[in-house]
Amino acid sequence: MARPALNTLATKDEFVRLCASGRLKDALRRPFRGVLWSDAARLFSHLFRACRALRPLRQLHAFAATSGAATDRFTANHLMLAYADLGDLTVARDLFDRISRRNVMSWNILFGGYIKNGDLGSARKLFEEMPERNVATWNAMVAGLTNLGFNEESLGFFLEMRREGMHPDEFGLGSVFRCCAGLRDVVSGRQVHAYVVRSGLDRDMCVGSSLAHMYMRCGCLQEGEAVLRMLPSLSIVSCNTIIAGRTQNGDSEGALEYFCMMRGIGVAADVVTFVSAISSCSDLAALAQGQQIHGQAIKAGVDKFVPVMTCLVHMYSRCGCLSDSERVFFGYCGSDTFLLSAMISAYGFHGHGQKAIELFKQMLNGRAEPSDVTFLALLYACSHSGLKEEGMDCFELMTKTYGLQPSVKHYTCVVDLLGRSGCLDEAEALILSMPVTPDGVIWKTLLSACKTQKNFDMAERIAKRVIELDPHDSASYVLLSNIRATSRRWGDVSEVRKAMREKNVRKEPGVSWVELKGQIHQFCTGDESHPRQKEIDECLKEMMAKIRQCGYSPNMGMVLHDMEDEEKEVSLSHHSEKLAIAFAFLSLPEGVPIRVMKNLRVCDDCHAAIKFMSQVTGREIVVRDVSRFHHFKDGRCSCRDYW
DNA sequence: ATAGGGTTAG
Repeated sequence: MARPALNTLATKDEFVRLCASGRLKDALRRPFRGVLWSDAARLFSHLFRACRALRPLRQLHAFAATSGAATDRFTANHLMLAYADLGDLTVARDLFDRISRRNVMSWNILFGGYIKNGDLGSARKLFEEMPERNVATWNAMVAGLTNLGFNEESLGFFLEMRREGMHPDEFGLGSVFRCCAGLRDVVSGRQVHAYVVRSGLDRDMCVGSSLAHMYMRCGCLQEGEAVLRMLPSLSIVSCNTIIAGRTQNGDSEGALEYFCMMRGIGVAADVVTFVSAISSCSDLAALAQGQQIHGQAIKAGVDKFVPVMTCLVHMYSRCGCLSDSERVFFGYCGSDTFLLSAMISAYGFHGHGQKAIELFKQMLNGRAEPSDVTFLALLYACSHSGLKEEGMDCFELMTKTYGLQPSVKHYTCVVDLLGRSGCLDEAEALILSMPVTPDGVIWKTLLSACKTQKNFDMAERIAKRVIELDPHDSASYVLLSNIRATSRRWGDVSEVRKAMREKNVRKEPGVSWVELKGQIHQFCTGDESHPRQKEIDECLKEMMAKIRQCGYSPNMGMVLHDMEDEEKEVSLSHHSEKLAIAFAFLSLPEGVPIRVMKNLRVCDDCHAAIKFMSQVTGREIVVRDVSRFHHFKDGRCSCRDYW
């Protein structure tokens, strides 16, 4: 673009445009030739706002001072605003003190400066001292407290504002809903909603989006969508709210549908849109769609934005493409905690504990400040790679050196870490002594460890506790019956089933991890609500047909687990999982070895099934040392009794 | 006549 000749006289509009586009020098060189001095204050205000750093602002400040404009209240207010935005509250305060006849604006600007910079103490003090407060003052207080995470206080100020007879306007209501969303307080949210409707502000785009977001955050997806449908038009924010809301409420497929619809009607996606859309691809492990959206992000020029990169790292990891996560990550040399944590998490997810630790060491060497999120990713990585010492060191570093308060999730990783390395008692002692309330997950983690360590007595004890904690959680019963089955106490297994029947607990469909074509897919067998269920069902149907064609019974198949060692374990499980695995076998790429490991209970039927799989896939399936583990009960394979 | 206060995401 050709620059205008700078020796010509500027119109005010041109001047404002130059300031807004950050071309401060050009702007400065032009207007003071022949522009009326009465306009100087207004022109300065544009200049101040255009400053992106303190240095040019100080230069301008000095210039304004020599020309006498800085004593003007209007100019001083603007100067103060510019300093406050750049975080220099000392100068802002100094300017404020020098203003002889301050107006509400002067007070509001300094107040806003304190609160935006997180100096709540000075903000409160100023708030008390203010001779006059208006709606903007209160709005700033409510928004500021919400931003700083003081949601209860924020809501309290909003109520006080109403008591003082102040009428909240469209500028402040957005923050109130944001604060209700943070508190998951749909009751207060609804009350404010009623006020919004009464005051006719419910058609404001900004109020509407935040209101809808509040409902969605509180789990009321339909109510949120209804609010957005009532708005006079679509904005990028309201579209983003729908996509994020659907993703967070478990409707990732719906989120992607909406994303595609946006393209169709020509609403341009922004960074937030891409972040949410890519997140929903992670949930669905939808690689193809994720790649496509990645491509769109490149086209839109937002693929190098840190939050987008973070989501991409996560998405590729969840889809089994660790090398693509790395490709995205290695294009970045900055120091964002979220992004680095996402890569650590990806390494952990894929069992590369050492690589996770190496990356963490980069953080310790000053690349980025580790947070609770980082430590969670790292602890997970250690527990899933069997790195007990490293994991415990990391936990100590987190609590002692960084003084971070571990959540129950952190403790669960440590319990997993201890449990997998055989320290069951230590793990139990940790749960009993930790300062946070243990949840079902942490006990179930310990129960799982009991199973792997074959400590059946402890397992019985923990299982009792877990079932007492939530008598309707089928997972605990399943785990217990698995444990009893492992020790071949079939009578006790039937007892668990009986207990489930009595308490009317329905077994949830099992969740399986399967590697397909180099990607990892998670799916719930027989779970109709699972987003990939349709696809899985189709493959299963195809598989069933083939099985029948060959004259075999359809409930033969196997489950493929990710194992600690390089090989894949094939174990027998219940009907639907067997079929899922049959599907997995069919889809495994050439060259991936299929080995049936020796610690299996395999009967003749199962041998036949393996043979059959080999026929269908045209691949060799190596069966190793199965003879020792034949296990029959009443002349039938135990797998028949298994659920 | 101007300025101050607002929504969505990792």
